[in-house]
Amino acid sequence: MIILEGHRQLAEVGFARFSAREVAKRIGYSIGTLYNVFGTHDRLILAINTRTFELWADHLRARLEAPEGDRIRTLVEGYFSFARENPNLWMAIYDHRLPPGVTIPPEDQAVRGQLTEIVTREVAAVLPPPARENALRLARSLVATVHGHCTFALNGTFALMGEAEPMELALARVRESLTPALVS
Amino acid sequence: MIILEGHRQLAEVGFARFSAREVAKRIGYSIGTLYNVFGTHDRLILAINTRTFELWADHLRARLEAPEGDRIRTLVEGYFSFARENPNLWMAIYDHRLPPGVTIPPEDQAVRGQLTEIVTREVAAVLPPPARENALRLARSLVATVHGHCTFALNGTFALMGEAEPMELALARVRESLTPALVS
DNA sequence: TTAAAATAATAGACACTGTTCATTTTTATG
DNA sequence: CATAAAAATGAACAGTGTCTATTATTTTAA
Repeated sequence: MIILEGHRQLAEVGFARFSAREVAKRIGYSIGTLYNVFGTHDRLILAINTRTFELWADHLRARLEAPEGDRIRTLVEGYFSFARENPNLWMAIYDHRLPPGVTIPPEDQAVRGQLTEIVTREVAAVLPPPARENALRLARSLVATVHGHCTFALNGTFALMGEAEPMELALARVRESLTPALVS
Repeated sequence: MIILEGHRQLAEVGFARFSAREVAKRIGYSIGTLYNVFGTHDRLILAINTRTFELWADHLRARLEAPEGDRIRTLVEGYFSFARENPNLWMAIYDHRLPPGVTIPPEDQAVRGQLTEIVTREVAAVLPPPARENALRLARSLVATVHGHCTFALNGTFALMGEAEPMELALARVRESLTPALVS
């Protein structure tokens, strides 16, 4: 419930203007209660962000279920569309740097890891068997590639450069990296 | 001078813990003076970040001057090494989202644009003449690709995935995207 | 040199933030 | 019931960005 309202709040005002106090006020709790539960601002945001990862994975899975041809395109489009539809939530994931010493709880890590798993599975499926051992590394790398394009699309860098179709650009790069693996 | 100390401060404590008041204190100014000059927290950080872009471009240029063979590798390595050597400054560039309505002053944009220019020049030099018209778009895309890898390298995503050599991964992707253009 | 105008610097006040903690309220249990 | 455990409170503290009227300083002109 705290996480739900926190999620709403974060989506609305963005990472920089997010306030735990405001969340408490909205759900009729006092600040103290919120801090009894989460202990710290960082851990609250961590929980909210993990929830975002969950929704993101759902978003991708839903799109992949529709038996349409190009699953790689679906993946890239799904990455972008989630970010575009939830810019503040998506950005908050990467805006949040936990202070040195604080680590992500294993259960959160598990949830977050699902996203990579989905991508890895699809990348492996597209590669010929001999190349599959590299699927994991390649998948990571492609996620990073798409992530970079998505970042620039959302933060205005691409707009500043005059780039109108970041998603297509990302897809082109992914395709290029997938075909050499097919040949070899 | 304010920018210099601000730069120092940002490098030391990072974007989240950066405080304009602290900067003022360190150089013996009062908060008021700082706000008379920069008007707002955002504009101060904007100025500091532009300075970081400048140093970053210098960093790349210095490396490219050494007449060593592989200029593309030099570029990717330069991108990574600057980020690695100045993590807080580098991250601050992307942590800072200016509130809606605020835009980057043209003079700042010009300074920041130099970085892309450097990359574009090198990418164009590597492509055969018929493909050069696409150099600009490809350069943007490759910057995004490297950026994504660098982000994951610095924020711990790659470490979490067990990836040990993000830079080599990025370089591989860049190479793959450069060779098709060579052939066609 | 002195008076006036322009520029630079000040610090108090305001509303807000995350965080702590002794206290109170509520709930569950014997 | 009474008591123990759990949950919720809100005042207090040290910060923050931002605004403002006020004061110092420097530059310019007479």
